[in-house]
Amino acid sequence: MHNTEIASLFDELADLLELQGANAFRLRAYRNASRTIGSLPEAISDLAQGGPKALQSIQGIGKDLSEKLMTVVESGELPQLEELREQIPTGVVMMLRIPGIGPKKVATIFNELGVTTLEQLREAAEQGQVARLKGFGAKTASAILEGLDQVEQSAQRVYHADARPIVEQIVEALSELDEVTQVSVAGSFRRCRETIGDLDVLATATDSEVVMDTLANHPLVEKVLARGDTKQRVRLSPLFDGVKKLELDLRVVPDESYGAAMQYFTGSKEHNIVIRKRAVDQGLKVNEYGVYRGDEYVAGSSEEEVYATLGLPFIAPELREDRREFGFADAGTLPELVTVDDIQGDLHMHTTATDGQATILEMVEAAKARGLKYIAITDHSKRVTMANGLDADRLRVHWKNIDEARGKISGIEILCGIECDILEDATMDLPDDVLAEADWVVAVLHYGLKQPRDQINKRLLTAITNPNVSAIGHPSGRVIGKRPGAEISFPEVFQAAADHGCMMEINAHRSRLDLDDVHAAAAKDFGIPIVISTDAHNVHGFAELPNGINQARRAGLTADDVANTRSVGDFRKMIR
DNA sequence: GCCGTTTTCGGCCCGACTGTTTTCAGTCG
Repeated sequence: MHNTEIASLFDELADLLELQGANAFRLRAYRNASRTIGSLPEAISDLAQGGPKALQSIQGIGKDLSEKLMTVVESGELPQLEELREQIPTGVVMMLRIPGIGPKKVATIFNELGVTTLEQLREAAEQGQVARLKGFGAKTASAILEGLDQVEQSAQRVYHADARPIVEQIVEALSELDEVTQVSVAGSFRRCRETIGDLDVLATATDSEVVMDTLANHPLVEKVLARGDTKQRVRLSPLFDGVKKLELDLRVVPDESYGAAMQYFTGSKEHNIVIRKRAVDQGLKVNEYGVYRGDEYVAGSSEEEVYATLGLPFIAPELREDRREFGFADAGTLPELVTVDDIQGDLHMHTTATDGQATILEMVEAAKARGLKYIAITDHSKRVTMANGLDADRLRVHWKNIDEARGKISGIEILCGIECDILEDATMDLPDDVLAEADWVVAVLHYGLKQPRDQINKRLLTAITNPNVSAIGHPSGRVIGKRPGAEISFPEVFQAAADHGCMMEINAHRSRLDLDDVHAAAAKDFGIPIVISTDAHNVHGFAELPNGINQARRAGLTADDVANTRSVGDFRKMIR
């Protein structure tokens, strides 16, 4: 069973226990464990080979949870969860997803009304049964009805790249106000998560009413959900179809609290829990208004100040997940993160020869216009028939065309590349003698992603041990929201890649983003050179680079960890 | 349920807003 599946079992367990009114700290233990397991590069099923003791080496996994994990790995089931599922129908758990309704109210609805599905809940609310419950009322009932409409939507998140233009418009509108002195985005957007659940915007202003009114009347705002003196929550209309309606929180804070508020609302929640705990240990208190010693304000106007007061260096927002940042900070080894401007070459792109929409020359011109010093043209190999993949003969003609393009353009180097499939039977889609002629070979999995891990492992090792292969592209074949992709075999595959000098790619395409940040961090630890490439299919595709940079930064990668920050000469030397 | 240079018990982060309340519980981030 995959780590993500195990993690979701624990999450479900926490939900069910919460509906039963379990101790809040017990729930936190389950949810922490879920989070930790979900972001572990090594498979729990592998770790479990070492028994419960080995599992207890994981932070937040104690005696009880390690035994539950053993049970899950060995039997694929969790008896306690099965029992709870019998007692609490799935429809009741789904009610937790309704905005404004939490475990207490859901439990009341279930226990008092015997309602077990969302449909029944809608009926009960429409017929006034819900409003008559103790602690409920007309407003709660109508909030439930409205919330029910959103439940399906609220499950999905929005790509960072799709949220960007929306939040930029809002921030721009607010920053134009004379009353506003500072405004910026916080939350998961600032931490550059690959997907965003909602948006947090922070402002300091001479008149908060004007800021609130401006937001409320902004054309992108569909509805004001809540409004107080310092906080307003709104629902935004989507910029284009198919994208979820985002909710946005605006906080207006005093100048002296701006840094504390930025720190607070950037999160993550887990990072902040550690921050506030460290503050308590030092006799301080941290909240969104500042750092306090007793009632005395000590710091808070800038984030740097807040961190410094706690004896910490500034921690980049991308690292604030309570993963390894505090260890780095304490050791004075916080990495200087790679930036978009560091990237000199793009090693993954397509042309009209296969499924791209621009010609070789158009792609080269576009890459040059974006300041790239070198690129590799990597069209598909023949297995990808739906993309008109290239066989050996067509590929050689294609490379000849690339060679001609070299003569027509200066100031940028072009590598003759290929995105070669690793076939289901663990052979390469093109013969070795062809691959040997390429400047750059990125080997990928497109098919057979549901094969057993051993076979996926074998396929990846085929490519890694092939000296003609330069890099593994989007290693797990993951497409966010569509299919989970193959499980990366860790640490065998990583060790092999390190041993053989095979690079690994962070694919900046917004729906792909392999390696994810956790595995990219692991790859760094193994010393595997990373390339960040856009997988551009047209001249606009290069603009996706920031998505890949975001993941690299979240993984703690420096320019040195990323191979294509080097000059073309130095980069070529790294290709085996 | 986890954790521990105050270690086997007693802690576990903090505040805003809403709705239903006569002073606060629930929800959210």
